[in-house]
Amino acid sequence: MNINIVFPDKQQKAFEAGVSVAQAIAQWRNEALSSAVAAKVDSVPVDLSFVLTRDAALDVIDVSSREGLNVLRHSIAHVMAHAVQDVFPGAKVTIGPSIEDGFYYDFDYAEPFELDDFAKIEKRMKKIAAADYPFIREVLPRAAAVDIFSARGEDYKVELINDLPADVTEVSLYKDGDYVDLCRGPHIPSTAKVKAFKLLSLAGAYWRGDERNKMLQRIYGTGFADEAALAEHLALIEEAKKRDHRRLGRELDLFSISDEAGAGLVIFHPKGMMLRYLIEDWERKEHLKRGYDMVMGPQILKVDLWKKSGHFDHYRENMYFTEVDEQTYGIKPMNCLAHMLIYKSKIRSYRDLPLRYFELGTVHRHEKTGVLHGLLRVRQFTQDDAHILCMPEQLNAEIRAIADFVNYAMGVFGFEYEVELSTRPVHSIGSDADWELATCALEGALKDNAIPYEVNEGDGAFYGPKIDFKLKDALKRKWQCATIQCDFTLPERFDLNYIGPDGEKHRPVMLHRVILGAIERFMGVLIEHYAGAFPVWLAPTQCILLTVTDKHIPYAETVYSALIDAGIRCEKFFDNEKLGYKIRQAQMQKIPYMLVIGDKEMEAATIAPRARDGSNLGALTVEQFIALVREMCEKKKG
RNA sequence: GCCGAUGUAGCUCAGCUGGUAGAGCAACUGAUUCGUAAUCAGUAGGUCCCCGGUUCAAAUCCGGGCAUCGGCUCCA
Repeated sequence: MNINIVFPDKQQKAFEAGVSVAQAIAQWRNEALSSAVAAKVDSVPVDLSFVLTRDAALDVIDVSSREGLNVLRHSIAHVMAHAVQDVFPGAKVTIGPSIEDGFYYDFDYAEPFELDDFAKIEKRMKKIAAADYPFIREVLPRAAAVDIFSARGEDYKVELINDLPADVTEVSLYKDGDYVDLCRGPHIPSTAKVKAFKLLSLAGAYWRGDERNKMLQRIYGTGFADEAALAEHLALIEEAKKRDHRRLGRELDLFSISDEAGAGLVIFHPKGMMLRYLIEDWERKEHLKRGYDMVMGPQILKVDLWKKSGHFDHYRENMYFTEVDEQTYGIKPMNCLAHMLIYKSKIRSYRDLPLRYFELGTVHRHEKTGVLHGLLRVRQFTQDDAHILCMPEQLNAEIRAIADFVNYAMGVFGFEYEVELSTRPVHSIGSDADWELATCALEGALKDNAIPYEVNEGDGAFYGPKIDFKLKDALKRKWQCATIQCDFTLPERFDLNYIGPDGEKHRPVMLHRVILGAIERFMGVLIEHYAGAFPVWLAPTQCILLTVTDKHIPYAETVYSALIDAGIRCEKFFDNEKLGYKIRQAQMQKIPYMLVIGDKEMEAATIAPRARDGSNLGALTVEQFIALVREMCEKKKG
């Protein structure tokens, strides 16, 4: 019997039923087979060994595609697990997927693995690759699969199979050599395609991601189609480390975190504080343009208020408390309470709404020691926080305005971001109806504005669902910055109301929102984003005066005064060193403009600016330079 | 909080199996007065994270803490 196969270029070919995908591809385009790792039959991913028995559309999954790379990495993860079991008999396998930059596999083994073991495992992996074991897929009834894994002592695989939904009657296994794994597939045709890989790090990870479960040992690795791509990736990791904000924070003297002061507490040095001031100053103005009122609440509030808000019941673990005159006060972990009190301080009319209270509010949260991370995860931080109190019918427009604000702000800094909608968590307050309303309001606004998003089930705040905006750091870790949270509960708990057009009391709705999120975190991501080379408007030092010799100092001093007078952030570097040395120092400090002053400049009453990118701007008068800097700041360029 | 690793001069790192510490850069001093990414010479700098233990003797071995790093869980 003949079957018709349609190839990606719409070409149709007839084959005898029973032909494998690999054979079909070979007859279509022989060269396509060498870089193919798997295929899709009528959009369903399959192995190259899959047998075609009826008419179908065939797609090739090439290793050069994202999908193909994932298949390869997943197969490398199998090879690694195979090698680990060879090197460490008795190690139990659990799960091992491909991830964005590679793969990992989690093992349960009595002894801790060490970094030194990587060489042994890699060596073994190379042997497995050289053996050219085909990946063989087998489909069996789940009971038979349970028997196989039980016999091999693979308790975790047995658990995985037993937890499958009842309607799943068969499962697929993949074998390479004497290694067997439970796996959906597809896989590369044989271990010979495993050519370029490297094991990278070791970590603990809870079984099924639940901290109540046993901690397993995770090995992270990465893999590519060839050595060149691997080397490129490893070089990229090195580059990313160079722009790590913790390293740049020290090198550029922006901030420090001191054991003596305490973990997770940031100490801003002059340059870091200047950067922070510039961001905050910009942000205040942007808020005033958008109808926000600046407010400020106290740092500590009586514990009864935290009980009223629900924080004491649901957030106590993260809060710090202190005693004042035998009364317990909670150090604020959020800024909303004072804002509620401001609202309540007088009778509100529907004509007053929406009210938008903005505060650069400093909060303290007790974060577990293991999570602290430079500026990105700290125990004291300042949020660019606002609470918007409005009528339910104003909700959509307000959410839309915030999303626009976020989009504008991210555009100013040149950030790409991802959006997530986080729904009701297990521990939460409020009625089902309110959660439903709030979630719909957020989702509706996202849909109305055609903002692409993913749903993050159960990840909302305890008082309401939220829209999260996530930025990536240099090492591609995602960090939540902006967030919009919809809250029907706190207005209820605080009995907030407004007088409607009908003369009756009504309940307002509250939006909690931040644009940059935590200033500290945002700065951390920002430092990495710019690799420390801040645009002129944000650069703590915008220019530095470099004298060629000592005799140019008096003239350079007059230039300095003129620049400082004009509000330009300028430094002097008049040391008795060669110009090349000073250029190098300024370059390493990533200062936007180096202003060279020698004989020529002194005579012509000019300066010779050299930009950070190495270009010379030619002789400029001080006035011309001031105008240039002002223009760059205005346009937020450079 | 959990798993693993690490903690030596301001920074980056040596210091083998126990015999009380070194390099480069930075800093400081002097000489040099120099034109677009490192001038030369000299000087100084350390409770070897902290506390306890073993030992004639601990940076080194053991125990406990703290902190950092990579993850997990959690989160702005």
